[in-house]
Amino acid sequence: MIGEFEYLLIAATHRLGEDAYGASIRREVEEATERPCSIGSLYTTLDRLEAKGLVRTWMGEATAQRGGRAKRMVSVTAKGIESASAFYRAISRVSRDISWEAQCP
Amino acid sequence: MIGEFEYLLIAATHRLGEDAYGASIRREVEEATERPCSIGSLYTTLDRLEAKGLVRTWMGEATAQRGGRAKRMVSVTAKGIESASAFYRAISRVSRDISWEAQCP
DNA sequence: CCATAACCTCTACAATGTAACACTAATGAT
DNA sequence: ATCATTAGTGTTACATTGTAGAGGTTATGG
Repeated sequence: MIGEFEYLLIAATHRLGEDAYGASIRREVEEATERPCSIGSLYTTLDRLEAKGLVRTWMGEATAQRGGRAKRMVSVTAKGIESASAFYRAISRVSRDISWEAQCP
Repeated sequence: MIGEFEYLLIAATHRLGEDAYGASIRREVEEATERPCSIGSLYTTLDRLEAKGLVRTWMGEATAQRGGRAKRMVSVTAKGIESASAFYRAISRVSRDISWEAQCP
């Protein structure tokens, strides 16, 4: 089973589509979690996901922006979709009928 | 941030309410994930959650069933609810607009 | 009084999560 | 030309979580 952070990366990549690369994924994750996501965490996890065949990465072209250097593009493989799907299903299932907010024990 | 398995335990406990104890939580998790959940994993994680103050556990009375020995009852603390809530929110947010099934790349 | 059922505990190891630090390449201003 | 700045990536080391396996304890029912 994939872990939480791995899921976050895969989902963010999937959402970003053509525009998924290291830095953009990072921004997406930070937005979703509302917490900083360190650079190191991101690339290490990306490497692991690639090693497991859940994502595919390749170096893109440099853009013509100030500092616009080559990006490491990412896309989710079919196997990655399957894993993410299983993760999400498990979370959803165990969370059915639960509303986390507004509990007063 | 709590991990995936930790979330599963907290959510299952919350769902089970008064009937949450080691073995019942285990069954709930297995149902949600459709995968076996080893006994060891469960109690180790329960211990860690308790150490972090996310759940509270105590030994209950033995029931009058064959082999019905004392159960380790569990309940989620306010802090646990908060953590689980944050986890769920992050997952939901990064998953918005994604439908994992039926992708044909 | 013993086999069996329903639980819990402990130990050890593998996999994930995370931070700190170092690095490369292009632009734009001086 | 050269140098600060911007946009990106990579590496190493360690902390935290995830997971299995084997072993214990207490009760019932025969």
